[in-house]
Amino acid sequence: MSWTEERIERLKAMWTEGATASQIADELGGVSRNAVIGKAHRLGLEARPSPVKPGEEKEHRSPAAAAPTPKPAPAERPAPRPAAAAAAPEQAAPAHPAPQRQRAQSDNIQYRSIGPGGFIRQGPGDQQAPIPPAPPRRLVPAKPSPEVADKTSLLDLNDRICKWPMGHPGEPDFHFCGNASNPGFPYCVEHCGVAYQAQLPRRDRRPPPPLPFGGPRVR
DNA sequence: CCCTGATTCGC
DNA sequence: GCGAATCAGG
Repeated sequence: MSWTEERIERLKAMWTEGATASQIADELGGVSRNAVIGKAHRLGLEARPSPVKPGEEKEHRSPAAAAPTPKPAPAERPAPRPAAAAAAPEQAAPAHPAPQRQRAQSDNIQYRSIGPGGFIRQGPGDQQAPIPPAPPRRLVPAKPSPEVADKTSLLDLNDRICKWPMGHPGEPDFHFCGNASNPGFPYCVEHCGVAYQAQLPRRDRRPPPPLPFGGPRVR
């Protein structure tokens, strides 16, 4: 599997969102955790809270002469709090395509994907902790804007617009959604919500999850 | 043991 | 550039 533009975008999105390398690897598929980390580094992403010695020098590698190349310690940057997660009513964690990591670690916070570009931080206790404050944002109706309503053709596709097929190939009015895609994903927010659905383990499922995956994020 | 990210180095 | 192997820490 190669690092296509889209896969890189997804990697970036998830990495900055706080997903672990393993989660990202699972999500993308075809790559290992190490591959993800390696790529992230080559992309210059790093600067994420590592379980391993955040601040101090790390030199672990004895075989060959350790190159005394002091890497300037990257400015300590707290993991960006995903706006989507903060805003999304975490009650709804509808779905996920890849096998969701369910690590039962003591007091670990998990990042569960709640859809494209959307992750919620979840501690062991708060399985579905209610979030009283009303979501600051309303989800827009899943309807293409009038502009794009008149058909987004195959030639109009780029990485910035939703590639969700409307209708069926072969039909005269077959076209693509054409809305702004969720950054890092091939579809718009609405269609991501449809595309990335899978079932959670039975115990994690709840009857009527509203559907607040992340929400649109402006770039 | 499990996990995490970081680094090296052969390809 | 890629990623397995390895390291180091929780």
